[in-house]
Amino acid sequence: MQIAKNKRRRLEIIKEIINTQKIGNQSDLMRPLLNAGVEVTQATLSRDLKQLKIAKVPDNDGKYIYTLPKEVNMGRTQQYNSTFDMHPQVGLGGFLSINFSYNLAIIKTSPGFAGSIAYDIDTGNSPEILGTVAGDDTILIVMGENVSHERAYEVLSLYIPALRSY
Amino acid sequence: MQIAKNKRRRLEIIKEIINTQKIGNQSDLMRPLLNAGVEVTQATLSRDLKQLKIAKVPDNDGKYIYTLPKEVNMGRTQQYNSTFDMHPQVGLGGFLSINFSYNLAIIKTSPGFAGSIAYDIDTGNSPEILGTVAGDDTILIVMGENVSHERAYEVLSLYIPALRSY
DNA sequence: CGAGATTTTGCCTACTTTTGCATATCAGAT
DNA sequence: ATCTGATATGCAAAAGTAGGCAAAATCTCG
Repeated sequence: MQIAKNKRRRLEIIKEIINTQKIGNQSDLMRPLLNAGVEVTQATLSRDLKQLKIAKVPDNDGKYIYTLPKEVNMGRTQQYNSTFDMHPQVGLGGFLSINFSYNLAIIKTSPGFAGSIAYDIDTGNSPEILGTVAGDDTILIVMGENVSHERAYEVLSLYIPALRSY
Repeated sequence: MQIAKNKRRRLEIIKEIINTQKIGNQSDLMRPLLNAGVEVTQATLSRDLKQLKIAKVPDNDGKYIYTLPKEVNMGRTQQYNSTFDMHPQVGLGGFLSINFSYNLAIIKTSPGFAGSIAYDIDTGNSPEILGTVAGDDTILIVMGENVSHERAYEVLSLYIPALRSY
């Protein structure tokens, strides 16, 4: 794996610019970048914006502006298998295991813990998580259609400390 | 002020489509509209999307999809179109939001309302709805295999008045 | 109803964004 | 250092979107 540090830097600058100025098209993005000492073509910017999930949204004054998604780069994406288990451990806040199946995830907890964990997940209001249904020691989690298992894992780890140790 | 009722109707249908299907460009939006008996050109759609403030955002599988701004959104979960307004509101019968994921729907309600809404849905015996599981503030709805999100929305709106206003 | 004002729409075209392809660059292994 | 597989990038073409303009539809008010 190689990450061109130029690209990393460029992406950071792009986020900065998008955050602080009203940019309506990709050509207009080239100038601020030039001022920052970065020279790339519009085609590259198209790919950058796609990677950063920067959206073009209609503005209130009849124009368009690019805007950042709500949560960018909250964590590094890691490779996990579609399903995997963690072994029972103490001190994990009741969490026992998590498995994914398509747009569903099942979390197993120690008896009685499901509700509180589900509550934490629910109140987080992460858009990736449509909702949960909890029993006594099992939580069913329904995820959005475009949410990868990796992404779901990232989000869930916000609410389940035990997941962060992996 | 005059508003062509055709346009108003079209905008409603567009919101519905954007909410329930993955639309990646304006031409692809023309077909579902045709099915709904609405025939317009791409140029008009461009103007419609601008008016509705529908944004084109990069999605998780390397493509682009249009999504509604969060103020209006009630459907597919996406970065710019997370969940519908979560503030408790009067007159909505406890209903807060609805999201679809494949053959499932998750309805969020004010605490304590899930059961009664789920009861209404269950007793309706709509064939499109296989069944529901309700907690305190969340309802999981399992839909039949060939039921579109659009159709499910229609059916659910029979039991949830709040859905009719959209 | 009818004239004039306003809005909506299609057509056409310019503008913007995305993508295929070839090349260059990079990180790691030999 | 050199090779190798994996990014990253530019270029040019394709795909997609937006805006001017005029015609059609709709509305307002007498």
